[in-house]
Amino acid sequence: MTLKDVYNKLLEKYGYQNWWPVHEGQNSIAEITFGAVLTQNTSWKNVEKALDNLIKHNMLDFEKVYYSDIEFLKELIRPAGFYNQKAKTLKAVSKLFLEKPHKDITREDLLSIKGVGKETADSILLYALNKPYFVIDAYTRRFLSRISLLSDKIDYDDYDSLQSFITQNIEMDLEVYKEFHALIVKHCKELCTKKPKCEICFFNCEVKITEGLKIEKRADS
DNA sequence: AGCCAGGCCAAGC
DNA sequence: GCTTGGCATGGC
Repeated sequence: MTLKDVYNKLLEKYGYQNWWPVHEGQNSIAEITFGAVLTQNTSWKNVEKALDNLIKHNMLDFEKVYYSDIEFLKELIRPAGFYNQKAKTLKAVSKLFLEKPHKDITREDLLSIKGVGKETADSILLYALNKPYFVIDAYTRRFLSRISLLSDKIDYDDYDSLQSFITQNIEMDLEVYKEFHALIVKHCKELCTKKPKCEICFFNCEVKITEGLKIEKRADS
């Protein structure tokens, strides 16, 4: 089974996820960028509340956020948690987007911002700026390590090596990158959960559940 | 009633 | 270098 087979199977089972943009008629680049920051270690439901607050106050906008009163900004994004640090990060990201033409914004530019790590940077690059960076997150690590599709030599905790391994084993295609990541998230919420539902999963992978909780590698294959 | 969510950073070994 | 704690809210 190739990575592309996995992608096709997920797509067949779950269909297109169409993550972004969420809100029609809004500044989708700002929405995606802010959403990527706000969702750090936070459920999307809470992010939605924060985004709704921003929309309500016409703040889905780099300039508005950059020049906003930070205490007010904190109040708006409060439901998304970690609001003290995220408010600063949103301002810093907005500054970058105001100062530099979007097409010239690089991964290094984003990573130099405090509060923006690799996953957030790659999410912004891929979904907001349409640049082919494959997003790695906790779900991707979990799913890919469980199906044991990649080389044994891969360190699933090393972001860069996992990312480059993936991009070397699937075609470079914006839509595939976007949809694949979204499908992995979907699958990890539905079946490949922390305590996986292998009995009803359509992948025959290397993981089985023993005694309800512990996960072990299968002896065979 | 904990535990967890689409991480990241800085301090402490 | 690697590990750990802090950051915060809301849903299940």
